[in-house]
Amino acid sequence: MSTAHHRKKQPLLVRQQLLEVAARLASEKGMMAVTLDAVSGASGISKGGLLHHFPNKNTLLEALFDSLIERLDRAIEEAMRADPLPHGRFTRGYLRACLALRDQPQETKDWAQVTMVLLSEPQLRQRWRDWVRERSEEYVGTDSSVDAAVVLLATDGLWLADLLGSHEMDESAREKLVDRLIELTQL
Amino acid sequence: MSTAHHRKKQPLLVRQQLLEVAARLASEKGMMAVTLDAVSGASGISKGGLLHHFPNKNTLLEALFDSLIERLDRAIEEAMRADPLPHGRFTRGYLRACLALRDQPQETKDWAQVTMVLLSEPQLRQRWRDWVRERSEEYVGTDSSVDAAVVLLATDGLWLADLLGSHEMDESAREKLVDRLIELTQL
DNA sequence: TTGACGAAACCGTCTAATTGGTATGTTATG
DNA sequence: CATAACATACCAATTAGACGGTTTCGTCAA
Repeated sequence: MSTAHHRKKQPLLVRQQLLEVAARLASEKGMMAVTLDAVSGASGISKGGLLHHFPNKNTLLEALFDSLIERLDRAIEEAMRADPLPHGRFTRGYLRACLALRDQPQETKDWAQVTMVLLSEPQLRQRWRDWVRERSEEYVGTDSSVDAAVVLLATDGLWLADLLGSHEMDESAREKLVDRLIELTQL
Repeated sequence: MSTAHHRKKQPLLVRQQLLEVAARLASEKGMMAVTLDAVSGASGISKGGLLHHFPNKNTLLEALFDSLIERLDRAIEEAMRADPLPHGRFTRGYLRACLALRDQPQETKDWAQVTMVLLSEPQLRQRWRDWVRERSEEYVGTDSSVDAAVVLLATDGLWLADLLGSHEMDESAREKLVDRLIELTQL
């Protein structure tokens, strides 16, 4: 009937699009606004199509979270490759990956916002716990000093502050802060 | 008809109870589970009664957030009163207030969880931004060093980690971490 | 090269339950 | 008795998701 049916089939693209729309919704309007109807409507994909890719809402949210963690992993890996010093490398990678967010296009920022939104759903927290534990075990040799822990936590705080728009500070203050954090990873 | 009607009228108590139930729901099941029906059902107060105290859902959420900030303020104030050193006093108060959460009864932890859940709702973020700005202006004289900023951010990170149950560490590691954070506020 | 065919990708509709909210009570309290 | 503090009964809208249909795609035989 409609032309929608005749659209070329591109499962991966559609899936990706659905996740992005869900991310934007969560980011802009909060968790309560992420409904199947809203995602379907805003993406132009029918509800049936949406439920074909994600058999239920929970699966959609989990996929969203996984996709998010993938992005984070890639960003960290990239930052770590450019870092010659082994000691504290992961901590700096984590810090720089989070810092880089500020200069990213809105679309990427949406994904960051989503982290926080998703963490507020108890069912998704375990995934985050797992991720943290895996990393902390992997980099126990290079990133387990007290100061590294301080920096990791401060990075989370900074990430939170960026997302919420709290802790406004001018560029020079921010630079000083970041320099200090980097310095702490090298002690 | 039912005895509920004959219950003694205690507006303040009922209001408090409604907020607590909402907090527990948000904490345990996430934002999406906080519905008027759920709050009403779990509290034993009718929906009409609930909507008498909070004319709409948004008002309920805002009241929840405000109540939360009050608690935080009181905890910080208390910690600050026990701190003789002016320099970095607010930062330490903030840190200690957040640390104290771990040893609180579940009910209080629920309230902490709620912070995160509520922050994920865009409409409530402004309130948090205001709070942060007010504090940072109030304590600009004693708590604006770079290291204080690091500690404030790390405290947020630690708070987040406690809430999410990530970053598991043994007691000695935690002690070392806290000692280091306190030390940083004194530099 | 073709074409048949099963599976995957999507669409549109329907529904039972739940949602936030209103309207109208009833009871207690000052 | 006036008003605040509740309760009960509703309502329109939205919700998650089940279902059956239609179209495209990969593949493999001929």
